[in-house]
Amino acid sequence: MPELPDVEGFRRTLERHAAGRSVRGVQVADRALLRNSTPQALGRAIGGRRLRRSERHGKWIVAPVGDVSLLFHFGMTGLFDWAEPGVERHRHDRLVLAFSGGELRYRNMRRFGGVWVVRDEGERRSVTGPLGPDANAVRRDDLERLIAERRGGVKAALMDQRLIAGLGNLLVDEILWRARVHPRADLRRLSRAKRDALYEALRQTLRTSIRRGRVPPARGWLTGVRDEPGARCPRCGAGLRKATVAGRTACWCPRCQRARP
DNA sequence: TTGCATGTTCCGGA
DNA sequence: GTCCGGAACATGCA
Repeated sequence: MPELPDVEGFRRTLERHAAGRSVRGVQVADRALLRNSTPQALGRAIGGRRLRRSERHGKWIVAPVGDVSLLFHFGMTGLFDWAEPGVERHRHDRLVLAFSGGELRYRNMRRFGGVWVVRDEGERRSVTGPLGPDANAVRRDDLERLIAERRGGVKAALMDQRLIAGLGNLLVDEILWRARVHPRADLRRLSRAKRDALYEALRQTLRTSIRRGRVPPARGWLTGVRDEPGARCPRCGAGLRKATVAGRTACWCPRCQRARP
């Protein structure tokens, strides 16, 4: 699930239940997901220390505890689950942090992503790599500048975390569909009107998705129909098209989104 | 059994 | 140097 809206939901789970509380125990069920540390070192670093306010940048969560920060990435199948003591664990819970009153469980079926321990901003950067501004903090003039400095296809650009952090496959398709821009459209040939539409679609799509904690598969959304066989455009009824663009399955409406390179 | 999945990284080639 | 497509990573499901 995890794109920016999902990860923001995970961050809220962390804040609501665990922020300000002390770590009472650490259990590592899958050492491979603890990417740059060991269960012993993690326990020494955060055991008994208080979890402070966490931040999200793109699809990353940064959780400061004691003298270190935990970095969480959720890959394609990760999530946070808060559970009361004694509630049976899920088979894909890879890391569990126990607090008073409950446990934070880092679950991840496919084992992409993971958990890192970093001591400072430099280490954090070396783990996440260079990230553009968070997609939810991008302003109209930021987008204008980012587009001006980049060439190539619009979908590849929006998916690039170095340019804008947080957008994934579903979000980008949704944004392009709303803005009526073809996923392969050449960035340098996007009109001012299309760039405006892109920004508006970005804002609206993110606003609603963050509120819902996911890209909602709702009526009137591309995400609501894209996986149905014979899916049709919720706006005009044309049959939706699918193809690989920028390495991912893109879904678009051939009637609404015409701008071809 | 095969193909596909909401993510990232690495490689070769244009 | 940029950008793109493809493969790899790991696991489950239709």
